[in-house]
Amino acid sequence: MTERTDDLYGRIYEAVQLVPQGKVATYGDIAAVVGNGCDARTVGYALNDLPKGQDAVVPWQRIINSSGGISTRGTRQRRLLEQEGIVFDARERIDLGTYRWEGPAAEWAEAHGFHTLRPRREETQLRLF
DNA sequence: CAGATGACTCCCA
DNA sequence: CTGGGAGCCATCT
Repeated sequence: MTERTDDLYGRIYEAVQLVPQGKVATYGDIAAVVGNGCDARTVGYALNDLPKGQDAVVPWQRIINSSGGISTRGTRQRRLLEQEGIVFDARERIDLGTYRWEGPAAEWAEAHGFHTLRPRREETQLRLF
């Protein structure tokens, strides 16, 4: 049996749990927070391997692709997100500029060995001038 | 170790 | 917009 002692998946699940309701994060965002050689693809792989019992505590549905769309099959993920107040546009995509998670608090990240997300000027720029 | 696979992402035509 | 291809990493054959 493939006993997974990999902290990697555990860390990924931990990072996913940081995403609050009503917000979303991309696979790449989670990978960046986890760091340590983690990759967007690895995040997707980990979530695909998420134990059934864990889906209750790990908000896997809040992880979407960099295009703002869902990568899972079916409509379950979309339905769950809409229940949280996430709005999909006509192209079935989520506005990352509005719903994208800003990352963990610097202190928390520091204490748990995670990384913070770098601000995305191009998407969240408010232009107060 | 090599090859295949996958809930990724970026680039180019 | 759609497709194809490269780069990426972890896991399984």
